Amino acid sequence: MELIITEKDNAARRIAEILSEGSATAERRNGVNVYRWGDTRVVGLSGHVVGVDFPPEYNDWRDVEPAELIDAEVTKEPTQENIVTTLKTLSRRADEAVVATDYDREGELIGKEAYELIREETDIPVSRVRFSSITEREVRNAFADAEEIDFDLAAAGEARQIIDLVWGAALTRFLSLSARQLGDDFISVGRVQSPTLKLIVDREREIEAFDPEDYWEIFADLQKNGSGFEAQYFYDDDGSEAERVWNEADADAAYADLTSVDAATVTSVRRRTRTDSPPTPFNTTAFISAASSLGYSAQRAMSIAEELYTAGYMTYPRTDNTVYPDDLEEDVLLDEFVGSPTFGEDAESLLEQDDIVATEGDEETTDHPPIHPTGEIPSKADISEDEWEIYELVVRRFFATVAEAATWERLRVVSEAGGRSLKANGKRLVEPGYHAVYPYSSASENHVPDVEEGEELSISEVRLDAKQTQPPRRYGQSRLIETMEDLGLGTKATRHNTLEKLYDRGYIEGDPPRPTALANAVVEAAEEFADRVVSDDMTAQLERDMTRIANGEATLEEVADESREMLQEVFDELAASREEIGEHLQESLKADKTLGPCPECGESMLVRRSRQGSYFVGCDGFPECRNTLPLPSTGEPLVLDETCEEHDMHHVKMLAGRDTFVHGCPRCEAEKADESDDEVIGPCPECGVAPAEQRDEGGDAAEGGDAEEGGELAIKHLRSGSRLVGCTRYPDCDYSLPLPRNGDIEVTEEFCEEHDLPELVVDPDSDDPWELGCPICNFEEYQARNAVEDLEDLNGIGAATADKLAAAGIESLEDLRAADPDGIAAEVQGVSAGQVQDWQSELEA
DNA sequence: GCAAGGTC
Repeated sequence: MELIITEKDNAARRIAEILSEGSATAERRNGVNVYRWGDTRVVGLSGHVVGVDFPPEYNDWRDVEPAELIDAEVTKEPTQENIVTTLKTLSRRADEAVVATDYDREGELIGKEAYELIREETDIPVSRVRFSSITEREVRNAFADAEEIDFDLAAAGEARQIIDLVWGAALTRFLSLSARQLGDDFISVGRVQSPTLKLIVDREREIEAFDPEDYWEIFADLQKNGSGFEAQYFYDDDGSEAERVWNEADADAAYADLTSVDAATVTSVRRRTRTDSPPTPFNTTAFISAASSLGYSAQRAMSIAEELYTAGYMTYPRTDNTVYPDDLEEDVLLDEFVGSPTFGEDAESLLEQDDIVATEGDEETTDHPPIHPTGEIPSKADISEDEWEIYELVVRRFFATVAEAATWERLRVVSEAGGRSLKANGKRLVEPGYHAVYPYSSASENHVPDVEEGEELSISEVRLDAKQTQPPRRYGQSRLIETMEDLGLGTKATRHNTLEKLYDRGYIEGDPPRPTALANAVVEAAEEFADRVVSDDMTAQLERDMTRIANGEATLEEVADESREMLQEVFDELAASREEIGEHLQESLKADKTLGPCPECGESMLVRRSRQGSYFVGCDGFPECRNTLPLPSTGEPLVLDETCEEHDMHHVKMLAGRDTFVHGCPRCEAEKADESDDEVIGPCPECGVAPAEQRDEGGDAAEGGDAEEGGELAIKHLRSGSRLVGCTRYPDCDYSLPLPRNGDIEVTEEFCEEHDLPELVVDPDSDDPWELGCPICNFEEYQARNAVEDLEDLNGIGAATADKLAAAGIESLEDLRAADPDGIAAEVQGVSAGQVQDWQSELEA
């Protein structure tokens, strides 16, 4: 039997399809797909199925000096037991194995890991095939001419694994121990995350150190036959043109000269045409950047891309490649879009071009093509709105890369008025070219009319604008990812995750991200004692060392030992400053949690955590001062920069994924609750008396006075800031319904027939009032909606799949847990029994 | 429990 191993299931399926000419069938083993035909089996890994780690005796952070990790043994253990077992079982029956992982360094290492797992079972020959894209021709050629695993290249990848683990773990433990942060809130450091964090911290330092400078600019409105355009004053500054005037007296003088006349004379007119080349194919970074200008975070863009890839609508989203492979036939792919309601016309117009030549970027790699649509086109109804917007972006980017260049006409008009110079730059799109199919890049025009030299133009207005130089702008997420790529930090598959990690670790907040006090302290400590780990030099050096290993000029051991020596030197310096570093980190952690002064004792109020794990605001003077304030029960509190003027307290935001909200000032929220009265709206369905009964009983007061029942529902404000409809007999009756956190709530005269409750309207006087309706009906709808969203949180279920599942009666996690996998597979197209089993096991976990 | 890199 011949065993073929790929890097992922998707590649396994496609390779089996090609090599078997479509006759391969799939079977599940230990939850892993195995494709078979004749005497061949193909199995897909899931990237690395083994991972590096220290032996178990190093597990307890408190028992092991961090520096001991430097020379600790590094072992490899399976991390994906199911896949490892399946691979080993298959290899025992195989006569030969072929490694067909991705054609890049990490793919070589993943292949070598598979090789070693096979070697634990058998000594069958193991070969390696390499192909640049999974197409019939490439794959067949590769299998006809199998090669050997490149163990040097794999060793280069292993050096990276070891160095990253040793540096990351030793320094992370050192900082966490020194600041006594051993729980979920440990303090992490790493070769990629720390230089990335330093980028953000450095930029914030520049902003803080920035000293704005005053300057002035002067604009004049010129008129030609009733059509006006704007011109700007400029002067000669040592041979170059300058617009900014740096002192007020000069600006006033120029302004006075320009206002002393009422016409300007044209002194020069220059016309130029400029071609504007279409953009290059999408790699991951360019894709994230384009999606970001549509308002998607890096993480969200990648997660949608993943779903569209899995559904078969676009190619693999993690790629550095910006050159379409030779086997991509652009005209054939364009042809797929002819007839599409959204894309048909554009595709046809592109096909009418004399020849279709795609643009190329600078980077050409061998593992995956640039991101492009596959030609299988979803209908709008198949996928969510966000998915469609991203899909359209990918399609239109492909269109743009095969479209013609645009042509602009630039018109520059210089004129003189009162001895001063004015200039106006016009631009007009003459040939829209790729802009016709790609509306995402700016094509805005600036109209400047045709004028001739010597012509007189009347001046209708002159403006003197006082301005100030601005500090550099913060990096947005996509700009950060671009900068990481320029510096060689991280990879196409990890950069967006690194940013998420910085958010999760409490190092950055907001978008554009800003560093917390903790982040500043970590970067400062690293700069002083372990400069390498916050510098992109470490990655640059590692890349050079990896190249040497891959070329056989150095060994893994030499490179790793040299790195260990450097880390040892870092620790020699660190040891003496352990307490100092710890104190600084602890102060910063406290600063990130400080809200403002305690009104009772003047100490600071801090965000704290109770023994039960819930968050509250407590006084730093505890136990002498026991003043506290509640916080909402959902989410992780984040202290914002914004403060409440009345209480000098920072506002608090509660981070809870899609339910994230701003709580505001906890004192204001508590006071608001104290001041508001409960508003009764009807009988409690648990313990109340229905209106019908009340009517039957007439005015009989004796029955209605029973304390065991007769509860009523009221709109209540809690001190934690939340509102609810709850029973007046609370805590004897704890019936409650949620209400929105914000907005005025109006109780209307309309009643819900089913529940005997009035319908509610939120923000009745606003432009966009929300008819919430009966609170019980609203709660039931809310639960149903949440159940569907919970489903979408499972791996591989996007809006498209959730929609199909709902049609088959699977509308909640409970439904899915109880479902019969084979039944679902039979009923829902595109969902396999194996997938359902995966979701069910994910639920159990 | 630490990193960064695959993968979903």
